Amino acid sequence: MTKYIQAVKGMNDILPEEIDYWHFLEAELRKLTDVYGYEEIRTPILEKTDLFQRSIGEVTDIVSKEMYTFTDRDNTSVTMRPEGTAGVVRAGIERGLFYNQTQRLWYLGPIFRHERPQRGRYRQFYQFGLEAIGFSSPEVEAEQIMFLVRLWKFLGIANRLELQINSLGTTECRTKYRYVLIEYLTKHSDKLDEDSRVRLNKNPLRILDSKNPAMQEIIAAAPVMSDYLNDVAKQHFQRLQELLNAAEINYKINTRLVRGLDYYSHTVFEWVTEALGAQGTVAAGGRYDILIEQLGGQATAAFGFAMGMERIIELVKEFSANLIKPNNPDIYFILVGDQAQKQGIILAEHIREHLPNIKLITNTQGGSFKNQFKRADKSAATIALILGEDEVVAGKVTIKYLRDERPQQTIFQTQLISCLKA
RNA sequence: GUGGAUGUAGCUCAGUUGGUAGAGCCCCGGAUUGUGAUUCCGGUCGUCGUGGGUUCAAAUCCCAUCAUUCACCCCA
Repeated sequence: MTKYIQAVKGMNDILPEEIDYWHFLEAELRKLTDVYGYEEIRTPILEKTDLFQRSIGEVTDIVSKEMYTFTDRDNTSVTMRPEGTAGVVRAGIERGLFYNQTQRLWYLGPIFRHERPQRGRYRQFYQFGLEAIGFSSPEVEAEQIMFLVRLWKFLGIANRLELQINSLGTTECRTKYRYVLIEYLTKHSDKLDEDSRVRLNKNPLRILDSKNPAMQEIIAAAPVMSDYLNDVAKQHFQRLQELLNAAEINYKINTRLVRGLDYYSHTVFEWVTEALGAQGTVAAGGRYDILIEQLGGQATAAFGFAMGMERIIELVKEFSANLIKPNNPDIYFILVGDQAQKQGIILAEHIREHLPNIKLITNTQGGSFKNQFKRADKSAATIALILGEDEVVAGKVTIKYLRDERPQQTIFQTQLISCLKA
């Protein structure tokens, strides 16, 4: 065997056996976005590196060590998108979509992060996301959460997921809280682990969701964000909770929920599951009112989330596989003999011409009757059409029903279309 | 990036204290000279992840490397 070339680490192939799950999920998403009045936007995978540095934040892990960044032939630094929002915002500003306008947008596509791969975590993975731009109210936040609740119900995985919400308040609240938190953590710096000490001055909020058991005590006793929210932030968060209550959506307030990206303020949320091991977060997002201005646009409120497609598909596979209808052919066309093969391929086109929705597979690789019947069975087709030497001579074709008890019949080829319609 | 586990046929795996590889599924042929999920018979398939070392002899022991996987980190 000659040496074959392996895939790049963390790059995953989606094979035909799996594709029905993707089609199923994508179809549901298209249906739902339509229902909610969100429109699709497709932006490039490659963007200037500056875009992500300015939006996601220089000190975040994503930017500092996980981006696929390289120098293009004209010496500009470019990066394969490590998340979806920055590109959408860039496009919106550049094309004037946000100028005194609101936009409800969705996107779906590959995202790249150079992490160590695990189940449900790849270096190229797919994210779906909603972005509501120009909307400042908690109502639009509730709307997107409701969108997801509806999706989970469609997918039959609602009972596997838990909604967690938190408020980071305004920039002003966060600055104040950050100061208090650093003060507290510095006082206990002897108890901090190595990671946390590094984060202390760069991104102290992230220390709060450390999983290190040794840290839990000090985290539990830490000051809480909610005590530092100003009235505006409190009211905003209160209103969201009222809406969720009215819609009878269960949620948990997780005061340690911060996000990995710098641009969030006010509401942040996450859907988590126990079913995927360490990759528990399945969809997450929040409000990013400062981002658009930060990227050179007019100050515009915005709220959005992203969802990991692979993780959702893992859940669907595990808990809702019965919802997936396999994409089986209707007819397998058995052709035995040289004349039959020649005639059959023309007859197949004739069928496709008159019955454009029928899924028909023609046997093009020869073989005995026995052999071809086996293939017909394996294809999961419901009908086998048979064209052998006898049929060719008589100008006929045989219809055999593979999945029910009807007897097979041999008819004239001219009757075939009307017979298949029935 | 850190730590653990695992790499044997297309797939799932077995391989005893080192003696140059096996099963099931799949695929192909036949029993049934034109009829498919059963049964029976036969057959194809491997540089045992890769490279090096120890040994008369390595799938088996040692080292390195690559890949997969689990956890940490991070995140969707």
